[in-house]
Amino acid sequence: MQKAKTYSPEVYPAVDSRVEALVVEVMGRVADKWTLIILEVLEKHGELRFTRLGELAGGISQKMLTQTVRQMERDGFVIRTVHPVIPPRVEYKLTDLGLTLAEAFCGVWTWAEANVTRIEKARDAFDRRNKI
Amino acid sequence: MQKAKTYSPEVYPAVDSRVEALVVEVMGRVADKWTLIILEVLEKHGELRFTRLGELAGGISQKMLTQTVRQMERDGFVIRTVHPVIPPRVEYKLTDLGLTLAEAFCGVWTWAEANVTRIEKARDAFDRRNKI
DNA sequence: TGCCATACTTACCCGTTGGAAAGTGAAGGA
DNA sequence: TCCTTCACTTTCCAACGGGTAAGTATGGCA
Repeated sequence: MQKAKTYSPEVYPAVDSRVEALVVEVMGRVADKWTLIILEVLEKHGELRFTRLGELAGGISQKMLTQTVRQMERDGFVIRTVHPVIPPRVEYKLTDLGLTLAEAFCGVWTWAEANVTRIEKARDAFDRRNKI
Repeated sequence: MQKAKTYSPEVYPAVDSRVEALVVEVMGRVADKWTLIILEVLEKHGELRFTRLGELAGGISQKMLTQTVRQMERDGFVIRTVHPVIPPRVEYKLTDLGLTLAEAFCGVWTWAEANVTRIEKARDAFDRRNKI
């Protein structure tokens, strides 16, 4: 048997742990598959309507699309413009904050593009080492 | 009623969709809470043993720690060194690939730190607008 | 003969995630 | 009168995530 199965966080005397926790929470929110993709799509295409945004995101359900986009609106990443017409017309675009976030993630996207093959190779090698 | 509830991906004639899908898959894998945190911890502290890594990650369970770290090893982000002694001694450190990934995410972390308060304000404003 | 440490693995279990599908509302067209 | 459009909302349900707890292996030490 064993005493601890989940490691409790260390206490750093010099670091504000409230800010730390918030940053981690924000990272958790922001580092979400659909949030990332929608960020990308809106950065590339500018203002988009709901359905078009869903098409460009690819494979997202209506439920997740509204949910993600609403969350991003709350966090201040997108502006949602409702045109009071029928049938409804709602448009989404990035705020300045959302744009800077997209830019911050840009490096990660390019990293991913540049290193996909290296990752694939690493996986193959690992599987060969451990499968047999 | 309605025909489509999940939007199918668009076909871009000029873009290799296989690479696209892979990149998205890699992003999904990499943009995981624990992966991100472990990347951070290993970048800051260098080589670490299992238990110490867990303590520094903060709040992670043994199961998730092994799982995450094994996945990162498979993807080629960390090197796992087993010292054949008893009790076991296993050390983890970033590979060059892992280090470049950590650097790529560095921008996002600093962005998060810099913008936590703006996000909080945006949330408050949103909630005030929509709660009442 | 136990007990300890370390790095796991396995089984169980519950809460969350997220897709499928159907419902809503309001106006204009057939 | 009913259908259509668009942007949702809601309900149902299956899959997954991830925590807790317990088990494993091995040699040294008391």
